[in-house]
Amino acid sequence: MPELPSRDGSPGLEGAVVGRRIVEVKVLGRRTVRRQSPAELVTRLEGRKFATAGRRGKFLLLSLDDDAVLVVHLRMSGQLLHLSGAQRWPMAPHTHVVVALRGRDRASLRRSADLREWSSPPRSTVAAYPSSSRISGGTRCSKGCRPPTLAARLAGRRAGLKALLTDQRMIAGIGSIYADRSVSGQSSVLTAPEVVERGEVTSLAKAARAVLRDAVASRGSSLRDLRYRDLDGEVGSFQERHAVYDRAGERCRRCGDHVERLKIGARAAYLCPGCQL
DNA sequence: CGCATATCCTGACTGC
DNA sequence: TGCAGTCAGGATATGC
Repeated sequence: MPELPSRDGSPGLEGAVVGRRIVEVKVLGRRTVRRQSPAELVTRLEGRKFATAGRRGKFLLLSLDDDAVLVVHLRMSGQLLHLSGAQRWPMAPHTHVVVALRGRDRASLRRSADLREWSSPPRSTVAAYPSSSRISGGTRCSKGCRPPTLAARLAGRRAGLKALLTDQRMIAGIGSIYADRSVSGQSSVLTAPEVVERGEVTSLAKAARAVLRDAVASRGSSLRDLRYRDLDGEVGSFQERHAVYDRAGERCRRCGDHVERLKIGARAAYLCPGCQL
């Protein structure tokens, strides 16, 4: 299921929207636009061109050709759909925002189903914008993946590693699945940082970096649209390499012990008693 | 402040 | 087969 906007730098999204002009924006959902009124969003977007496509943590950032940036967060079930002008576009259920683009040759449409957050703050405020959402990371995992930074951020905290790692202030982009994947060795998702040894923080940071890199790389499929990857996703070798995640009762791929499932907050967590102590 | 819990929404899945 | 119920996923408001 979803965790990270697909493709670092979002070439799929980039190819679909960068350089294209927005001719019309319709807001259909009532709770989709945040931090501003739907009318303001529409006014900011219509007539503008998309200049760049990027990402910051789990936020998609589409800069416009003026001083604004379109910020999109898909939360858990959000999805972006792209349909070219040649395609018919039956309105999918729960379509919240529709953005019509002017194409090179003819009109094409970008449709968004089930978006959970759209806003368009001025570009000058973007660095500050994610702070309201408590994002500290950059494009991929930025400073949070540096062991000293991670160690500093974990210092003094008493909650378990999973609860902490999924806080975007630790390492932007880490979600439930990637948190589980990042933890191994002497620690588990339940371990409090105070008992985590220094060397383990280093491997934690390295693991998180690797998880994000692999996750982003392994979704390079033929999809033109932008969507979160599916945990049971068809192609990706990624989920096949989970050692413990979503493998309750099965054998850990690292040590062969039986994987246990537990709940941390409202989320499932998996741990292997053999190699995660 | 830190931590836990409830809540939002939808598609997938489970059980009757 | 259809329908109701449950759950996962990310962020955040609320309560302690």
